Amino acid sequence: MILQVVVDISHSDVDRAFDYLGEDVPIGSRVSVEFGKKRLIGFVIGKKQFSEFSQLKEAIYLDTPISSEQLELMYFLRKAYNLRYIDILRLFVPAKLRDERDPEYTRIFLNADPSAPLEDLLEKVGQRAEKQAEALKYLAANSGQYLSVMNAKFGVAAVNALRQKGVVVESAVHDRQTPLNTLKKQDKRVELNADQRTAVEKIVNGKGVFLLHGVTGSGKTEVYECVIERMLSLGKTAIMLVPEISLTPQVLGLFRARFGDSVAILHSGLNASERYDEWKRLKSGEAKIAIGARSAIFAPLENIGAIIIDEEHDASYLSESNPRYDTKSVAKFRAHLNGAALVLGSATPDMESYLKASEGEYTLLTLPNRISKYSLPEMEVVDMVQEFRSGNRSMFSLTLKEAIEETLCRGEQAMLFLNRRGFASFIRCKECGYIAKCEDCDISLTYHKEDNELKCHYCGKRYHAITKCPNCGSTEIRQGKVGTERVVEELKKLCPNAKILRMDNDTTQSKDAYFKILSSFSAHEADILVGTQMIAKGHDFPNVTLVGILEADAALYFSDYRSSERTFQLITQVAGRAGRADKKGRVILQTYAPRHYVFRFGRTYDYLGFWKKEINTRMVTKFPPYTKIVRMLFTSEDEQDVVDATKSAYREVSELERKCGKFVYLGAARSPVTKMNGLIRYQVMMRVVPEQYAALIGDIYAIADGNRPKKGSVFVEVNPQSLI
DNA sequence: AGCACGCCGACT
DNA sequence: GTCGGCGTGCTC
Repeated sequence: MILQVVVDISHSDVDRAFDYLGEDVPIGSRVSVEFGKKRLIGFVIGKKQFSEFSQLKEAIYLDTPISSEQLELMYFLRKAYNLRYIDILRLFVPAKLRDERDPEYTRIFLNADPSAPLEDLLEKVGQRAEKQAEALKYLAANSGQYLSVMNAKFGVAAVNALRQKGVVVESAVHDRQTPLNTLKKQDKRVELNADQRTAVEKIVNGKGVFLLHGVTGSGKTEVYECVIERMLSLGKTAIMLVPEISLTPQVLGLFRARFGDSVAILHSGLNASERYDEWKRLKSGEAKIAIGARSAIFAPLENIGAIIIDEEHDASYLSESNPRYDTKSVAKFRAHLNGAALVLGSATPDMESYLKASEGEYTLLTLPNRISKYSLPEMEVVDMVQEFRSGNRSMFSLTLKEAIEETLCRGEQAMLFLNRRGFASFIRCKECGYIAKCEDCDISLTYHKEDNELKCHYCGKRYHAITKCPNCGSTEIRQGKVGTERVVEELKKLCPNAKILRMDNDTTQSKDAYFKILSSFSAHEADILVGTQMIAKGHDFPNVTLVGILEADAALYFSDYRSSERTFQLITQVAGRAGRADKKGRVILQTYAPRHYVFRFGRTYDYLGFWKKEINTRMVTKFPPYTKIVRMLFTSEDEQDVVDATKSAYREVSELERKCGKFVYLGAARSPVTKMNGLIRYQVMMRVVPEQYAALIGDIYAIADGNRPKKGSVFVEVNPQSLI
């Protein structure tokens, strides 16, 4: 039998099937093959009787980790996102299966040979080998130890010598690596309210896509749990996706408590063994629910009854690197293949999702009321222009200052949000206007006072801080917009006795820092938490009664069609942090544009009002969801190289436009960020109406692939999250 | 991705 | 004279 094998190399030159001789194994099997001079893992994606190649090598069968449904999914992803076979296949299997070694047996356990007395073994080791004798005695005394532990304790050389002398026995041990297995199933009963019950019934008895629109605290999670429970009782399985950032022990614990070992958890914090174990539990049918971030949509489940996407508007569902895909459309495809219900849940649905719900393509389910008797916190919008005019030049308005003091006096906690890290967003010479910029990127450097460094927020490169202008020598240096570091510094002056924590990319670099800061704040070891985007997502701090949003309009100044939507989502989300339990919350929102419709609707949590206004703007200005923005981005170290590729691609796209009818817009230019990581960036931008999109996207991908810069690369993005 | 084969600068 | 630079080309 000829097996058509995709090898485990992610490169367009080998993005096809190679013929190998082999047994008649199922499609989706994993094999070991010799490719060129190297031995590699490969995946069988097809079989045939004859090959046009005469000198075929042999493929050795390992196992069959990929289902036929996943192979269908592979072809869908390949077509929709122009992905390589192997990049898709890698999404389906845990990293352990990309290694030829047996994934089951990862740890070797050593023990002193029990068939001979210790004295004999020691004699065999010899008098001179002290370290070896010591190690051997340790093994005998402790009835064995893991090889890795022994290596660390006594050194690789000594341990290997023992193994060679045949005085130890080796066995392979496989530990169960299920994360959070300390969390046990509890009997938990929740009474659903009428809205929740209606939602559950409609989902369980219905078909297609459901948009579950519910304000913060309206009990969406209980609906999800109930739907999953009903699916399990029908003998089906379920996938639940959450934004990576909300994969906290609390959230996972909630599901563990309800479903016990039926839940498998897939997230980036797991190590290879844990990941493999969870994958295997799903594959074998032992676990029936997969919970995880976006890549969990590829979980090896069969007979899926429901796919749930929580916080469906979240940007993390759009993969913006290597295998670029949109989780929602993958979910739609998988739900369709399985005849499963797809539930999209959010307090602030994506513009497109709500449009589809309003047009009847999705079933709209609404949870209008909060479960607890306490309403959402009241939002106060403070006009910072007025504040400035009346003489307050600080970053805190009087209202916010007073509110912070009151909150701390009551022994309660506050959160301050500013979506800009560092101390100052740029530094500029007052004399000559010099601005410090990154060598490799087209961006001004941010000053970080804590490390006394200038950092590039694109590539992470660090520079010495400067006290005088390298251009003209002046010491008159002005600092740009304030960041979280600066907020903490000012706050310390304002409330000298308050304990302040900061959470942003800089303070969460180490492994557990993220959870440490959150749990420390949760335990009231600090009074105020200052942070970026990171603190906006669903963490429950019952003692937080004040939330301050320092520059609520910061995002509005970006010329991005999504900026209003983002701002609305953000303030809704941040506001949800205040007053979760029995304490009334307060939200103070500082802005220079208090009359902007985002704040008019935002302050009363009027999603529908906002949506109507915003969707109308999108329609008039011909932006998504009424069009699709397609961007071809060309990068290369050599400017001429990128320019040539961009020009040639632009010509071909123009030709395509001439044949297929005009796009809404077409243009080629330097990318807004002209350089990143030392690579020059040019782009071809198009806006395509949805009716044309399906017919055109294949050609667009082909044009991009055919015009790769000689020394660089190109990729296509559809409705990218950012246009830098 | 690797690895091989193939044509031009600074060294024993 | 050669050792080696990394530019194309191929892998069933």
